[in-house]
Amino acid sequence: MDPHLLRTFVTVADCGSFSAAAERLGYTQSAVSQHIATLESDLGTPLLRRRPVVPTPAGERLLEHAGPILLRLDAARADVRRTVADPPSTLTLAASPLAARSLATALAEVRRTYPGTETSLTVCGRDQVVAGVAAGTFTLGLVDGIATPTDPLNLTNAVQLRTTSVAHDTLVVALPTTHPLARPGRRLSLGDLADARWIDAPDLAAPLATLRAAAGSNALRPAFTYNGTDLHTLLTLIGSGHGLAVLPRSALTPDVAAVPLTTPRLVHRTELLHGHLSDPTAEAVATALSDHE
Amino acid sequence: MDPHLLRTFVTVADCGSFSAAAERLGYTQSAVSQHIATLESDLGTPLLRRRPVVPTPAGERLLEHAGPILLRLDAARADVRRTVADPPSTLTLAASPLAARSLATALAEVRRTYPGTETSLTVCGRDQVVAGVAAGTFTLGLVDGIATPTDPLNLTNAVQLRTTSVAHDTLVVALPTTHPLARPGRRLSLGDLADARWIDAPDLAAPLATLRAAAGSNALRPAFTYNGTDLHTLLTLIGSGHGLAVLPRSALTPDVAAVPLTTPRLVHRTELLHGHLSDPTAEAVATALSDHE
DNA sequence: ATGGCCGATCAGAGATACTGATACACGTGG
DNA sequence: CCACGTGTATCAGTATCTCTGATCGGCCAT
Repeated sequence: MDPHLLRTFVTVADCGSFSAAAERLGYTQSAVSQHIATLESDLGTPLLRRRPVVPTPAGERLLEHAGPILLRLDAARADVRRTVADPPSTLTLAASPLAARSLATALAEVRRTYPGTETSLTVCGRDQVVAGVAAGTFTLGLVDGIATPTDPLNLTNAVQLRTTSVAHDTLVVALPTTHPLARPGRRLSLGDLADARWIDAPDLAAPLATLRAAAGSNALRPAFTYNGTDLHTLLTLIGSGHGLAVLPRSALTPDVAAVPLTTPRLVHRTELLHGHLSDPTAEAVATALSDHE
Repeated sequence: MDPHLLRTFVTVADCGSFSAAAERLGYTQSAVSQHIATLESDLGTPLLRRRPVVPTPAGERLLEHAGPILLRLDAARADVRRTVADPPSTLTLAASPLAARSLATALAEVRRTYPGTETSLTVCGRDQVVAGVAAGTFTLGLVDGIATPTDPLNLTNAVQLRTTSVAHDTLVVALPTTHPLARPGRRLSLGDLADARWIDAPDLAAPLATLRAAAGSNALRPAFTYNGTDLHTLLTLIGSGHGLAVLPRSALTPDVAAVPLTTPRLVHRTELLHGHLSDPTAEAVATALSDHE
């Protein structure tokens, strides 16, 4: 199970095509076909059904493992490189959209201590933050998400990365101000909202899939899916009645109503992610953020 | 970073010798030397200091990743095989010593439902249980350990394995009955015991390293190390005054005294580990165990 | 029916990964 | 301090592997 073969397999499964995967990987279609054949004969079972190209059950099992394995290999390489290379001159940060907001004050503090620091901040999806920090593309990452009050975030791929909790906030249901449930003092449980019109904004707010898992319910169907990272757009959508979403209280503006979410008991949490820190500047940011709790 | 190279690297680091690793792996010394050279030139840094053979800091980083990566590769292979192969006729179980005790009643129940089931039980160290279940050597594993009351066990290598809590018990300090602290109604915190004579039995009782981490203390030095899995021997050692150890209450016999451990707040927990279960018998054991909570 | 698309297969060239032999370096014991 | 022995590095050669490019064959859409 050569990592090259795994990478090819993942790419083929992702593309749904041998030829497309070949192009993306810079191989010939022939090579890709041989890669998959090698894997299949090694494991003794078909991994993909052809035409159309779909993973078999065995292929699905392998896919579950292949991604994390490849990520971990990158993380290993990055970790080794970090112990050798001298610390980078620019501080490379990544954050998921709602986590980025915790950064400004902490960064200001660091700027005072290390005035010459060049900084780069990338806002992207949670998985990309985790993958990027693991692979060494980013020095530090900030990821937000929901969790039970006592548990840390469940960052499946974050093995071998250090995490520190940097902030938490209560979760609220964001509603149009005119919504009948938007009365002051009102509290809600997810059960009350099983049949509501939901906006699923998985890169920005609490993903509906996560809420379903936490509620143990199979309801909560999205009426509207927002694939974007812009908070203002989401709030506008909510405000104009396209649906509701679960957000940390501090993310809301006055033009949408916030009703605290009581059950299941969940909080919004922001965590700092990093590998081994040899860079004093990065370490300063890390401690500045942790202290700000 | 071919897995073969990683395996060689791990073996060399473990043996402390190229030639010994070569023999263990069935290669020539020349091949091993070339493997390491390839890895080092790929990563652009020395990984081992030679003569004596010791990992460099970069090598240590890589070692931290290499083991889990290789384990995960095995787990992937095992997971794929499981979806293809028909369920094994004998139920292969593994358990850490103190976890094995939860098995008997559950197994009896299964024997009633599936009378023809052949069973094999291996008792071994916690890590070996986790590795064996991941690699598919065992169908089910039971691991015990200590954790805070709300958290699950911290099974670092158990990625992609399902875990279910099957039992918990209060932790007590086991002392000779004649010990001055062994008064009825007495309660203890780890801080009180910083300077006590400890028996470290990492494969059997709560490892001192774990207790140190939980207490946040650097005290707790072992006066006696017991590398073994036999509970009776450990209790005898404790009873005859060689030192004390932290154990689940239910493990003790009347010839040693038990004083509840109050701080840090920890419990003894037993968890069931398994991959994807296709085997109905294994599933029966799994549910029988979970229900027994 | 037929053309286009896509995956499988095949043969051959280049790269790789071993072995066995040998050179070299370090730590040790005299 | 030198010589020896143990243990790693290097080298050359061969067997194997892994690509490419060409070709075949099957399925679907027109």
